[in-house]
Amino acid sequence: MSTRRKATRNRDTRAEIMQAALRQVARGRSFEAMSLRKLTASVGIVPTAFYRHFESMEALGLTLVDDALRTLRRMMRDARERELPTEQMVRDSVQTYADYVQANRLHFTFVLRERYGGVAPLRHAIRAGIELFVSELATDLGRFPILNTWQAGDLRMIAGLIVSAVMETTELLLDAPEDDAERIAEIVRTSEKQLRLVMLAVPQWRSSA
Amino acid sequence: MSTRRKATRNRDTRAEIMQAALRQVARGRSFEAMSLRKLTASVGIVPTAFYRHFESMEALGLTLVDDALRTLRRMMRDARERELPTEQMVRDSVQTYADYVQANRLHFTFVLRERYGGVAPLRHAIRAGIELFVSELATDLGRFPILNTWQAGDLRMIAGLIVSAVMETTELLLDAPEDDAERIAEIVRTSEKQLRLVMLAVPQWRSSA
DNA sequence: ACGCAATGTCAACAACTGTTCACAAATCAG
DNA sequence: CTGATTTGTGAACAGTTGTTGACATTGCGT
Repeated sequence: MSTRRKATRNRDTRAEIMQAALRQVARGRSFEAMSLRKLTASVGIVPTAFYRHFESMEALGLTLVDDALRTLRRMMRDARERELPTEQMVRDSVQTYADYVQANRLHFTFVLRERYGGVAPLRHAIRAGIELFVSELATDLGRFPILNTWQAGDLRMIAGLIVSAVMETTELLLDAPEDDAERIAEIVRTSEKQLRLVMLAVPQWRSSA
Repeated sequence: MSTRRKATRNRDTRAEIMQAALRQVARGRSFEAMSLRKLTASVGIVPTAFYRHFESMEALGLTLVDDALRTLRRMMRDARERELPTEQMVRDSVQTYADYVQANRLHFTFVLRERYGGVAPLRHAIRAGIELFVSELATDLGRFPILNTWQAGDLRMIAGLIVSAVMETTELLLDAPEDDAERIAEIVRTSEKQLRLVMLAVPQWRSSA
């Protein structure tokens, strides 16, 4: 008979584990330093049950990377389907991006945290994902009238600059209290300025490579 | 006579512990996930001896942050004492910076790794250090003829953009094999271009804040 | 309604963790 | 030299770690 607790756990235990892991990372613990036992405890299952869903801790990590990068790709795809360059484009893009970050805090936090510190396989997977990201942005930029005569190397250069700035902005957004609207607006404004500044330089550029 | 404080003579072991910790971080292990026992083992002392030099693991971490930030500050001070803006300034600065990074790999790696992932106190200490860094750069930029009419906020904005780009460059430099001169030169060239691009935008800028 | 696969539980394990204490060796002051 | 301070050692502690194997429960397909 069952002195045992009811265990009508459905299939979303796997999702709960992933969610719990993301939350722990968002709280400051690096994935590498995360304990399987504490993780399962925070989900409300026994340590051994973890292995019913993931082969190992590293497998969990790679799944999380996959998931988070998928989120980023979805965002980029959505952005690409939006309108062509206008006066307002920078403003719109930054605001949309900021909203997206807020709506996917855990994924963005995970990517930013594990991008540097952390286990090598995760780091490299994330690095590769962002690298792809930069390439796609470079391609997209090349479609702009003002930029379509640029060399591939220069497009990558400017894409890298933009991504750096955006990642820094992301970090600031994630660091700010979620409800401090004024602070968030300030961060968005600064990001807009940075991108506008970069755009101002474009017509002046002449490559020397 | 004790006019002087009790100056511990043999600081060798203490320095060796710090060096070993930096090396472990550079190898990929995050500071948070570092084991006191393995650390002391790699130095060749018994675990308990650690406490003769540091009160706790966190104290070690804060000391390392301090040390690394001091390295950064020294670099900035040196840079400030160099020449005034010339045509060649960007080129010189980037090359000097790249050399500095190579000469202080462990410190730069530590700062970049622990900036995001890692224990909160370390993260905040590093964050504050870089924040100060940005402020000083903004002040320095304000001394340039072209920039001395800019508002403080805009100076910070552009300083932030530059620091983002430089940090990304730093990451690339640390990631590249130390002896791959061609790859390193390529990274330096791209960084130069990014900064030159930003500088090109400056005369075009008109604030709208 | 039955059986089987999926999911979860429990007990136990060896290994490793940080930290304490009392003690030995080295180093330095006077 | 003597005596005190610094530095390092070894044994031992109470917890925690990841992982195993055998067993219990659930729920789905038939």
